[in-house]
Amino acid sequence: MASPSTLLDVAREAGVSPSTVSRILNGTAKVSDEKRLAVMAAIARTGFAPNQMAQGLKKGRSHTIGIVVQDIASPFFDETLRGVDDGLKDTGYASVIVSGHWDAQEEAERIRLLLARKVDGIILLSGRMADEAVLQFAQQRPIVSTGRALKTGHALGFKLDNEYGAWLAMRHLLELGHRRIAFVSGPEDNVDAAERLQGYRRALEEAGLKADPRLIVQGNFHENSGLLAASHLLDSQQQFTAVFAANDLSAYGVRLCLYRKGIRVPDDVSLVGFDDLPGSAYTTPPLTTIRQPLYEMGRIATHSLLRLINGEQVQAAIPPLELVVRETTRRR
Amino acid sequence: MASPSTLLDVAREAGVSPSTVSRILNGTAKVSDEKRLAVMAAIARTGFAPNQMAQGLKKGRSHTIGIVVQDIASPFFDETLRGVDDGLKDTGYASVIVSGHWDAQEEAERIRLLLARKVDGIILLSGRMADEAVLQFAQQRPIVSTGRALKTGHALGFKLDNEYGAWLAMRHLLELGHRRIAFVSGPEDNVDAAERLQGYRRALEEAGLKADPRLIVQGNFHENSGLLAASHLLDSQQQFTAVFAANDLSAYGVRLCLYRKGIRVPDDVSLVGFDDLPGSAYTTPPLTTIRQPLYEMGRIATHSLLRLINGEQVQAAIPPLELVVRETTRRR
DNA sequence: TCTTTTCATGAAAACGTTTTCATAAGTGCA
DNA sequence: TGCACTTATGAAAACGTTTTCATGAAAAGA
Repeated sequence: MASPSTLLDVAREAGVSPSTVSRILNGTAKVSDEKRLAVMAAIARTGFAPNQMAQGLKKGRSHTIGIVVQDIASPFFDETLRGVDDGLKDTGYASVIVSGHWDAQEEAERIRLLLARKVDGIILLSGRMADEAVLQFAQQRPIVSTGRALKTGHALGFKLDNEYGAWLAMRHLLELGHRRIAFVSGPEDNVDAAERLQGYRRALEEAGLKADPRLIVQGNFHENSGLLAASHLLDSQQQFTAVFAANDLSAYGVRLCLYRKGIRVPDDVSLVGFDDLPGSAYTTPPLTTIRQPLYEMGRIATHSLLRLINGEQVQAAIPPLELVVRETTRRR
Repeated sequence: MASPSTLLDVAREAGVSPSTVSRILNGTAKVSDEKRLAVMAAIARTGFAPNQMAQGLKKGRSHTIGIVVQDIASPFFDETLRGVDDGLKDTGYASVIVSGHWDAQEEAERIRLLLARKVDGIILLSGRMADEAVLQFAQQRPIVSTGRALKTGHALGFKLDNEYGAWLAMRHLLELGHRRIAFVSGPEDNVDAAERLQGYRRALEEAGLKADPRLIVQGNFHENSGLLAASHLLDSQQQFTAVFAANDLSAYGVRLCLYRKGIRVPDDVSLVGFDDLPGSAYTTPPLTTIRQPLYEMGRIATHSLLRLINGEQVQAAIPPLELVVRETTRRR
């Protein structure tokens, strides 16, 4: 494994001092054309590329940001990551991605690891960590987080209005004439999930209906829980003409259960999800859902973090949630 | 932003030399219990964590590996990344993930960037780069790649038998009595895609059938191309009782087109995909497909890379492709 | 008891950069 | 021609670790 050439090698090769090479590389001071040419040639000859560890050590900047997701392999985080990736493009920054696995403990642990790696900043996607803990970490490095309302000099949070989103979905269903609408919730300890349930309740209330607890069944945001929930609903003989799932993944599960029981969507039952994952445009039939601006959040979070890192002011707004009507809902 | 404490701070705080602190941290030499305790206490008090840039610079090890995917937000790469993540668990390694966006140029560029970052090794997932280029880079750092047959001291590749996988899928369809089987191919310049087409042809041949070029339509591995392909097939009045899509994503597209035209799956037409993405167990109906051991490849690639990095011998085998029969195929 | 060996520890050099500081050469002005 | 300034460049220190080397004290061998 041939050890790569160093700046010193280049300097020797070009017959100048290391300082000069550095100056040329960083454009930090004027240097004669003669030497510049010699150095350029030497760099080309040796294939030199600056050692980023040394650079980082000296400059106190790693040009790396840390990203904490909760699940590396989830379409939900994927879209946001794509936004982050695009946001980082041509900035000279790279990202190290770690997963908190939806566990506050592990989340904190990962952040500590990132900090030890001297990342210049952190993007935290969702998670279960308390806001205070986030602020604590933010004293070391700037942090921007999704799913929290935060705003200090070093920490910034973007929070979508889950309650409103759920309300949008419900209003759609109600306008189509549905009255008995089942709800497949998310994990109990998840705030997004709680807010969506809240929106479900409010919409019902506003329509002069009252929520039937037998129509609300606990899920966990995964496909399988949607399947189980629908199955439970059907087995317990509840009457309903629509189901609203707290996220797209569980809507997929509901859909499958319905299919298995020979219940047609949307003919017999309407279905709406939440998230608008890329796959939701290609389910059979395509899923009516609430679009979260996942990609945009990734981009915006990244831009904001970069500004924070450079000590600049940030003020960013994210697009609102919106209903996207596809083919799983129908007038009753 | 409070500057974090250094090893020197700890040493001063504990009244010992930096060397001693380092020795305790790394367990690299025996030190008296008295000093050990003092140092531990000082570490706890100061909240010291070693600066990984300094460590990396000194040790010549960044404890970071680079991962090159082609699409950050694809379920295909997701599963493999999950395997990598699990494989890295408790190894002290972190990974920086970059995307080549299916472009050989960009791929090489990303790898150069990773190398400048002094990653200890690279995992390359698919891609369009020539094998020679990979070997070239492998002279600087060990590389393990999926989708290539490679084996040198510093480079290792795992290749799945796409041709066999396609053959498996086709045999299944043929055994069910299907004779006119359409094929939605992948991108022309993708070797995996070419091999799958080859498997399609071979199976037909072995069954004494000859491939009808009108039943083979070009796709690009995305949902939309599946939709288009099926639409084209239908519009051109071809007779067929089954379609084999070169990957699950395009199978989803085919499925949607069929649904729109009122063609039932599997009653009217059978459908099989390739990949077994996580979502494929929850399509309506669940998709019969060829399972790629994506997760396992990630794990194995990671283990192998770590061994390569440590200068150890590697010999690893990956599980074979297998047919998973779900509910989109039926005897004709 | 005296020498030899082992052992714990500190001092200092090193990793590959950037940056401060010093300096010699070049410029302008009288 | 001499003086004060710029200006380009090199020497050396610094970033925060690890590791080699040296050293004094303790343990072992005689």
